[in-house]
Amino acid sequence: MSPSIEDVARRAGVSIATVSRSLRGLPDVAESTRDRVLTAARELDYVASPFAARLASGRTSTVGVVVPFVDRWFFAQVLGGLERELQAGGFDLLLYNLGDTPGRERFFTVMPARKRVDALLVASLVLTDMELEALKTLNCPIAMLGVEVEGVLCTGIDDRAGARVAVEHLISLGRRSIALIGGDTEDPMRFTPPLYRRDGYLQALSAAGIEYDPRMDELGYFTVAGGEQAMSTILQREPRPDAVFAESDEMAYGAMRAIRRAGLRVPEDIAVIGFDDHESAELLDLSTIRQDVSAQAGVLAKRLLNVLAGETETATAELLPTELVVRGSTDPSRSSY
Amino acid sequence: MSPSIEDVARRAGVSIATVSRSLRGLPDVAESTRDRVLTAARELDYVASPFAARLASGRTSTVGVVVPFVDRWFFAQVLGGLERELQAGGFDLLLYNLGDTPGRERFFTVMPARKRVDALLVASLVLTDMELEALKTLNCPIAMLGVEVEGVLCTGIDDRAGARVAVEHLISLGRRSIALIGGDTEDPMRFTPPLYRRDGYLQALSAAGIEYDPRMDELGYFTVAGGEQAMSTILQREPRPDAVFAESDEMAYGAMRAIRRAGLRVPEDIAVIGFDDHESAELLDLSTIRQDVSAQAGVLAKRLLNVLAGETETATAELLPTELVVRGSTDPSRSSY
DNA sequence: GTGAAAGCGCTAACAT
DNA sequence: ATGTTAGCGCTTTCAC
Repeated sequence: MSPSIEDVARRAGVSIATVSRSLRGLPDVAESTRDRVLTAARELDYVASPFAARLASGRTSTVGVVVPFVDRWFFAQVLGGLERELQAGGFDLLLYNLGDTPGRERFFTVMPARKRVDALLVASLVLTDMELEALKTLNCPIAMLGVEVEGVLCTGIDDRAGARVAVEHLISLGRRSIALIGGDTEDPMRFTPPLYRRDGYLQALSAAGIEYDPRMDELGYFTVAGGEQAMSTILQREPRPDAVFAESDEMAYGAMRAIRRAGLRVPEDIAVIGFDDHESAELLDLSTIRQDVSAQAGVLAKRLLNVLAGETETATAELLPTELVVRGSTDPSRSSY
Repeated sequence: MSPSIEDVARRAGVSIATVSRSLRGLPDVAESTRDRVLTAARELDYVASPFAARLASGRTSTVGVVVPFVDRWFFAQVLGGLERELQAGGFDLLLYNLGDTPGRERFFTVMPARKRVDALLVASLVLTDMELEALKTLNCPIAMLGVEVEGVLCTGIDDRAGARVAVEHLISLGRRSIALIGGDTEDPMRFTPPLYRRDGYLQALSAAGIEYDPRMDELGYFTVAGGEQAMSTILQREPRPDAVFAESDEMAYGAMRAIRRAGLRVPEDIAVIGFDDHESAELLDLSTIRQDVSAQAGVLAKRLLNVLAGETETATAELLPTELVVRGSTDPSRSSY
């Protein structure tokens, strides 16, 4: 067996309480005593049993992280940012990947995180009232990435402003006939980006005195294939747009493909801009709105740890900046080919 | 406070030992007794405290997962596959993301997984002897994805065979002058794919009676930029290849870019094939060797759980199949444009 | 088939 | 500043 706190106590010639205090850096321990304990612990290669500590203290030093899909770019970024902060704060990261709708239901009914976490971090999931209720029974702080909910810690970006900047960029290039490829605003999942990004698009148009044209507005469902489909549909109609704002890079990829298949050129005939600055955006020479997902996750984790440390948070939502990245899909002089 | 095992025992009119046995599905409990206990537990909405159970039993029901970078496609896939199996097996997944070299060192010296996991799963990391030694002090089963080590569970693919198939495909198209863009076989990290994939390339050439030409062989460092650089270098030399095998899709993207920038056409002038079937490979119309990373991870997790369940594994390494995916970068008739 | 009781290895309240 | 002690909520051995 590995050494227990008693072994350390014996070796250091103190009680187990003193060992506990010394090792956890609590006050009211004489410097010399602490040194003796630390030395003894090192010599024995002692590590406290986290489970015994958790049982005794009631704290788990663990944060549960809930993501809809780990294997998507966005959520992988999230996980990276979270892991860094949590590790640094001495917290374990327990991963819950919902995967699909049955998986999602299972999570919210079985509640596998019960009695295992000090806090829960939910990434970009818009929860139903029932789901939110379920989480609240965990009786622990909840933080959400990118989704504002009353009484819940939130970090994200200003999707509306980002979309506005994207469309303003197109307008500044002299484009006036700007299509929109977006997500379903009526989707029962109620992802927020489609709502806000569309809003920014409309704001930018109206600020430039351009009238919104429903013939230029198609659903791309946040996938490459959807974006391609949407663009094809738009291209079959009159008038032809001279630019497209896609609410995600994936949809923008699809749109570019549809445009080229139609024998048109990007950006000469139609300029394309996306949103996210996905890894492959540079590769495909796509102009876009960059957001630092990992940073958002990091900030959120840090705030959550502060709350766990007892600090009272004032703000509930914190927004990080986005940045326009101009590439060849809107500006031919920047083209990498 | 949430109900404890005593509350359940009281309500069911049995002892806590019986509650424990009933809830865990152990034998030697009368059917009627078990029913009473299950009912009581349900009525109280009881869930056992995992930490108390772990402290008492010494088992953690947790598997530690070590990845070099969560935010890369490959490892995100791995995580998805692992989470599914572990969750299904009732195990918690504790995530350790190394991130960089200091992070790696920290992990292997601090050993944050100590006393927290029943087993460790390491994804595609070739460990130094010291690192392996460190892991062994955890005294628990170890499984590695894609890396064969004596006495360690392993699942992966046959990189050599995959590479051979890729190059054979190029040869079957009538190409004879086939360049290689790969990883550094001398890299101190000693990733295995560069070694094996290069080997497969050489085997295929030699089987076809084609002589290896070092002027056609450049390092691409498994990045897009590296692939582009390597291809440019090769294109500056004589003779010009009529095909390229890149050891990863990313490097293939870079190669395609370099080829087009040089005013040449893919695949007419130079056919390009990659490896992995990265998400964006289809988008970029890249022929490649598909591997199902998530399945590899799933299989490995399952095998690990079997070992934890006491079954003795016979085989140490298990290889999953790869598949040639032909797209427009080698076959113009399949081009999506 | 069921129960009593001794831990598991810590933390925290209280005493000194 | 340090020690004593009573839990934390289970599992497991050993009786019965």
